Amino acid sequence: MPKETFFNLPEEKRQHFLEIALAEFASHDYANASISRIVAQAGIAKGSFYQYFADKAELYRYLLELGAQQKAQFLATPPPEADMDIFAYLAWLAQTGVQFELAHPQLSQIGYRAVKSGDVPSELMQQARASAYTFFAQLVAQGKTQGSIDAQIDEELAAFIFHTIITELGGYLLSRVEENAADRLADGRSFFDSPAADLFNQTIHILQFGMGTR
Amino acid sequence: MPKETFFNLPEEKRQHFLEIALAEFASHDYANASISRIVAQAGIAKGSFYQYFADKAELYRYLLELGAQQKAQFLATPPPEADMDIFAYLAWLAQTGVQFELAHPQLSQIGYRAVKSGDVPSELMQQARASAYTFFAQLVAQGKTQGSIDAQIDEELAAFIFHTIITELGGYLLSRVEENAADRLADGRSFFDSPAADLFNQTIHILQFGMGTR
DNA sequence: CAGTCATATGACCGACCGGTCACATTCTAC
DNA sequence: GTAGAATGTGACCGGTCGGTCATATGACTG
Repeated sequence: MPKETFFNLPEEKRQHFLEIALAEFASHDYANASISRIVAQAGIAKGSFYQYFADKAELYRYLLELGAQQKAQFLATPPPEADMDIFAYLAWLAQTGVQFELAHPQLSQIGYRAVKSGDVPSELMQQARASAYTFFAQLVAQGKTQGSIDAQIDEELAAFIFHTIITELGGYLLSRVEENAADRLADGRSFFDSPAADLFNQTIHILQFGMGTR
Repeated sequence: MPKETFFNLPEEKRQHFLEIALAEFASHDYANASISRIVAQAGIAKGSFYQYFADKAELYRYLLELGAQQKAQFLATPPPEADMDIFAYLAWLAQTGVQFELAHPQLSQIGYRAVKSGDVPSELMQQARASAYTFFAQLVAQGKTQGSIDAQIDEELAAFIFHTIITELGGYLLSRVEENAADRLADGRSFFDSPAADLFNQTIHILQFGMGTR
């Protein structure tokens, strides 16, 4: 947690600093993100930074936490229908996740990096990854009781597949559809009216029914 | 390519150096891998290193190239049956890939890091990634003509899914089965006599038939 | 032997890093 | 006003980095 001094800062200055710090950690991994660059760009003295944060790691943890909060909030706001089919829910989840990526590309970047690389093997990240797996495992268990997922499927394995595909799908789809970035940010929905929407549904369809001929 | 001086080195010394360099790049990402540490550990002077390689990037590229060669050779040696079913071939591919990971964990680590993180966005890596995608896309096309893959499936999307799952599956399975590392290295087959073998088949089965109830 | 050439060496360079600290400035309360 | 606390500042520290270079070593030539 940042020091009290940081929260005593004028809202505007604090936000400005956070934006710059976020950009730095989004465009460099932990080791290469530079406090010196951040303070230079934010127009504050290096000493001041250390009156806000104990060290580099604290700033990093704080940014991750902010990102997790924002994403959780994003995924919670329009709660999906209660007794949705599990694959429909999965589709909704993936779709909303991509919308979050579009709305907050930097937050997504830093989160992705944190989960992917063992750069910062803090207990925090292991915990985050584990909870993501648990979440998907519960989803699969629920799908089984619903009867929409084959009871013979290994739950953890299915959770791994869901997690992996959903995590990577957004980046892949974005790399495939060359839409104007400004357009995308202007309205998340436009992305799903594009050819990408079909690819989305196809991915879920594959997880549900496979690629094999039937 | 290393300088000629490097290849004039006694075989033993060159191998020793490569082992140490490999360990360094396997345990640190590109930015944090240290030439100073490598030369200290290898017992050579820093200046000597720069008589072998033009710079850090050249060593890195060389290690990647060596790794790619070894993996290609590994995957080529026991060529699978010619007219294998596409999913059977996929299973063989994933299995053999994991065996390679077990046999050369450091090479796998450095390759994985290179593909995953945008750390070194050299044209070399983009090319490697693209060719991997192309490979899987061709596999899917072949599966379609074979009749084992649904003709309506988007080929590139299927390639993405294959590539993603296969890339991540090894690490996941290894994290699930807590086998003695020495045992694993001693005999690659033992891994597939373990519970992991079932998870393997299940993964391929899911890609072929999906998780949904039928 | 001398001359030459490939190779080995490690002190050294400039750059950058995260983090500190003595001091300057500003704010608050009396 | 003025005392004192809170906050801001940037030169500075020790350390590490990738990379250089003058010099030493030793092997091969004639």
